[in-house]
Amino acid sequence: MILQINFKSGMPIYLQVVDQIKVAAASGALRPGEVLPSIRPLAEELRVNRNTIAKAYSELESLGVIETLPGRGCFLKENHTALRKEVRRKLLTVEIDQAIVQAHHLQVRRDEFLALIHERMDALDRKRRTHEHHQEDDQS
Amino acid sequence: MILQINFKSGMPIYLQVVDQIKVAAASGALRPGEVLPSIRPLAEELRVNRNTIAKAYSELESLGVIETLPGRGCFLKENHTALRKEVRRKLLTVEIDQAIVQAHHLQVRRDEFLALIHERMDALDRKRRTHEHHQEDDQS
Amino acid sequence: MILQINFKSGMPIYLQVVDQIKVAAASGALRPGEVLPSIRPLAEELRVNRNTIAKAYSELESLGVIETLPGRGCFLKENHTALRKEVRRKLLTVEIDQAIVQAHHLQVRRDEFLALIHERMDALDRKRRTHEHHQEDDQS
Amino acid sequence: MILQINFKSGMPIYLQVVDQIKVAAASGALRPGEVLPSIRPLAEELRVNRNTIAKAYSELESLGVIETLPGRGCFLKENHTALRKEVRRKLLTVEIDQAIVQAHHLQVRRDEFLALIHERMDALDRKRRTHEHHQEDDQS
DNA sequence: GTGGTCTAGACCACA
DNA sequence: GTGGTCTAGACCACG
Repeated sequence: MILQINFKSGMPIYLQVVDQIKVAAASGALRPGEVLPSIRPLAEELRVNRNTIAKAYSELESLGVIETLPGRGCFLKENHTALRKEVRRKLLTVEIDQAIVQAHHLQVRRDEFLALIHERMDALDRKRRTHEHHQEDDQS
Repeated sequence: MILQINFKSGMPIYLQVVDQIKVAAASGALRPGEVLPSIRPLAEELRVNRNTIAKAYSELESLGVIETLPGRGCFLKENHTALRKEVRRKLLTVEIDQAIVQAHHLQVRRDEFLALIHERMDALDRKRRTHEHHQEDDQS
Repeated sequence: MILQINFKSGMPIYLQVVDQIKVAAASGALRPGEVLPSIRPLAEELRVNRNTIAKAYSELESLGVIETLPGRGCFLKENHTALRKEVRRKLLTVEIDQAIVQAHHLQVRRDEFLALIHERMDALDRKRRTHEHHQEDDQS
Repeated sequence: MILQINFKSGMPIYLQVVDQIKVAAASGALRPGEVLPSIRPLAEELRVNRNTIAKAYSELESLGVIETLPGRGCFLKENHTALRKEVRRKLLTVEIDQAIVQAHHLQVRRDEFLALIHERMDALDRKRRTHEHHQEDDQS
């Protein structure tokens, strides 16, 4: 589970968390029954107040996306149908368009833009691998 | 120029306006020097308070995208200043990271993601060329 | 008639005009039946839009302080009783206290503060004499 | 510290708060480092919206009079920076001119005006000495 | 509990 | 008609 918070977007942080978990759940990146990161470590990782994560999880629970078992953690509920491919492309297109517009706006040329994308994909891949590695450590 | 507000997204309305006007400027739908819709009529059209639009325009002005002449209206600037290169990369990185994380959550594979990016860049380019073509028509 | 507008006070300009004319009328500095400066020259002198002065005069008329005879000008109405001396001191004290507090805030010492007061009294005296002189010119 | 708002004066409420806190600071009623009343209780006491007080405090912070620590409160600064001498004279001149014009409108003669100024300065000095005395009592 | 932000309505200054 | 400001209510992030 990798979450990305944009502190300057003006969008409430707890909603950014909610949206990303909803998307991950709807597309199958998160599996039904899977456990979500617990509040305190997640808050620390994202450099955010614990209340904020708690609010996001509480929102997700009231939306029926997750289930909280007190003392055991939060788990993804079962009732999710994976989104169809076109829907997923549509959701992704929104984010891509924003990046392209921003690039044009900042007068970043096409080749430089694409290079930056590859650079970031590699960087985030490394981060994800480290992250999963730590999780394995925790489980062992 | 047509703006579309999503009242349920949780994203501040004024930021939705800012983003969409940036898109309009980047795509050529708005041309340098052109007058933007006046605050009051635009607010009515979008069913939003005047101040919300005023805040969006004020934000755009502080970003250097538009210029506002009190009593006359708001106008798209000719060429807003380029920031220092590192700052531009930093700002762009935020958007790119969001798109990559979204792709990961949607389980869109790397090659498909890159293909979608090229597709959207081409689409935006075509749109911009169309607008430039119209501009020539107007001048002739 | 000398009016003093503070553009940075945040107090509506038209209300500053109203208040000062009310005070001048109530204390007898303006005599019943006396003509007030007409809108256009006054607006020019104060570097203010004509609408703003018109609004002040209209407010004064609806308060019953002045009377507008279309085409002839605005005149002070008759029904004013001069304020008692203690009331006048009280009204003046408000302004004086503000100046003293500002002086303390700006760390201007007592002697310098008093010197500045004498300087400004002389300056405004000169201005008033010039002003009256012009009025005599106009009448002659 | 007791604040008094005049809702009918037309002067913005937040500026009335700003001025009165400046007075409290100048008169010693508020001491450097001391905490100001929190926004919400003060707003309730004055029967005013929270934002109005927040705006006053934000103005005071940008003037360098107070310091605000989010989540902790607002505090009177130790010694706010002195502006350049000409700027200070300019700011003070505005207040002095208002007092002089008011005196003129109220037909208060020059000698009486000056006497009133000395009277008010002495009054403020006495008040400040009283507060300093109380401060010593607190420390002892 | 603290301060900060977004949306909204009413009013102001100006062309 | 234009944009700008002040007040207010509801919500957010944080300690």
